[in-house]
Amino acid sequence: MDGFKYFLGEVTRALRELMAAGALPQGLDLSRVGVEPPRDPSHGDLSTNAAMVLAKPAGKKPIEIATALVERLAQHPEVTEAVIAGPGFINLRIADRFWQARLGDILSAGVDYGASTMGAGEAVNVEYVSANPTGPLHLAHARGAVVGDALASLLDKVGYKVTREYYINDAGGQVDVLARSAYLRYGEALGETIDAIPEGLYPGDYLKAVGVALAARDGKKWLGKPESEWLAPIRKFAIDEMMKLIREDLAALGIHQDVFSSERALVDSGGVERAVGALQERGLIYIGVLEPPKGKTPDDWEPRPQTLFRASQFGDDVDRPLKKSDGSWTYFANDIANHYDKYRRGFATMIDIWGADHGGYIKRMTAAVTAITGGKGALDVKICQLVKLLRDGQQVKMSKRAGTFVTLAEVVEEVGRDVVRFIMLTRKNDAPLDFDLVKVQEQSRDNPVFYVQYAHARAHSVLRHAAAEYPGIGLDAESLAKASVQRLTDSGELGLIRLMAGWPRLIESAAEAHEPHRIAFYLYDLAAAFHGLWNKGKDEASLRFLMPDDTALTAARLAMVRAFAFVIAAGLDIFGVKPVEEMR
RNA sequence: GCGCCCGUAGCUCAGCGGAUAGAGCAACCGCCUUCUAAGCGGUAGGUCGCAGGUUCAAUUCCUGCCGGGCGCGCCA
Repeated sequence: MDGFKYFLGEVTRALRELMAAGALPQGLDLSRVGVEPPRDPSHGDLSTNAAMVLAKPAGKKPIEIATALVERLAQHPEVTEAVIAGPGFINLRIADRFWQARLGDILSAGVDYGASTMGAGEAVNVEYVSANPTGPLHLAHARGAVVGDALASLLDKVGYKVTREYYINDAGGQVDVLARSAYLRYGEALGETIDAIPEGLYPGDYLKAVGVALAARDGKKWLGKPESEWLAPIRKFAIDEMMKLIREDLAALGIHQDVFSSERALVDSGGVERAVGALQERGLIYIGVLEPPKGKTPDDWEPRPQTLFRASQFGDDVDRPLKKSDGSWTYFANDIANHYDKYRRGFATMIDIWGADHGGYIKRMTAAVTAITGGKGALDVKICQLVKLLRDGQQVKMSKRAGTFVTLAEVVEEVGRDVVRFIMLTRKNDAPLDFDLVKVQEQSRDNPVFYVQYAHARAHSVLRHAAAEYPGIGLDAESLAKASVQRLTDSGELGLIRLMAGWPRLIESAAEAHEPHRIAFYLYDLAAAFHGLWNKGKDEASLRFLMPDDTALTAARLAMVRAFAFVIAAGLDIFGVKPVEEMR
């Protein structure tokens, strides 16, 4: 049970009763009524804004409504105190037994605790990474990868039917460059000498293997042939190799996407014509001339009539071109086709994870989705800011040219997949992130990965000790659920339990906001509460989890410890991080 | 020039329109030589960039400034 949701229901019920009794006008909109924990715990366990929110529509003073509401709520068997405070808040104190009973919920749900039906099985498409298939992933890609993957898990947890998608940009000029770079390495593999990689081609060593593999497959058949003959086949070969590489990088992070869609396949199958046609039918395409961008006119700017999409009707600043001067489609046109295709595959809700450098394209893309779906589809774009890589406080300079380019694989190799995943989620997606290769491996309180993992390991350590010292206590969740949890009365214990009771609420709000990072902060707070209890037990022996003379109390505390481990594990599970049971 | 993001304690950052704005680190003051496992407790530190507006209520929403980052037909 979500205790907060339960009491919101109780408050709503009381308000309906007041309406029925004529104390409040009929048909009030109760959607803005909320129940939440007060910021200051001394105000009670729960707080509702009902009286303040309803004062105006009901035409009554907040105090009047609050007084009537308090009278009803005070009768609830689990409410031990209901008082009016401040400008009209109603603060409720809830019986300890109500919170203690939540341990039973957690123990019976295990790591599924917090799962909900909020999404009602609605299909959601989360597209992330979608890097050009021209090389290995680097650290910036990792952030988008982790954020997208965690967000997908989060939405899955609250009942959406999630598809994880990678859109392969295999149709533009960059993959032609890849093909030419691979051709060069192919020649090299067959004994040709390369002095320097010509300007404009990819210099990376990772292409040497591609050249070797291509030579092994095709022998010398492309040597001395014109580009028009080898470009397409070598391009395909190189893209496939790059996607293998990228999938390996993603797998190293524990990321496995459901769908890899190809831009080229979409274009070849007429997807762009289909999408542009759909816009045309809605009268949203026209031929016109754009003004040059103010303050930054390109040198070769010339006013020219072009095919434009009426993006400005849907919140964008100007209308956007769909065709390049050579008559081919712009990337934007292709991307409209991509999103239209997703919509036609049954996704009304789409989420894209993009790098910060694409921020300028959000408006036009969301505009296009709204336009082409007639308002039935919606796109939410999450931008991932840059990751600054540090080593013990010193910035690691990255330059492709200087060969000091740090790949995702190298970072995973050095610090581990779980650390990368967790750290990437310790900041809001649109805030820059410092990633310090040394600090993330420190064993201290200011390293959140360690702190959270350690709490989980500590909980399991307690359970292991218990197994050795209290053979009479069943340590499985089912047995622990029968423990005398009413004996957990210390403020620290009840605080920890209340915090755990807030997990379902936290997870729903994080899912609603598409903000998985909130879970990281929650886990840190939860771990802090647990470590705090532990330390309290150091000073006061009566608060230790394992009480030699009191098996019943020990069982109750073990129930709490077990539940705690479940909640941490549930959170880490969404992050794709493996909870450790022992520190080494 | 325009658009988007950001501006909260010395530092790094939390904070679904709610009450006296929080955490970690650093600083200062104590405690712990012990056991359940990498220390613990406390103090201090703020005009939430500035100015308006909406609201019963604004750090939160809107507008305008200031400061920082990113982007700005024919790259993807």
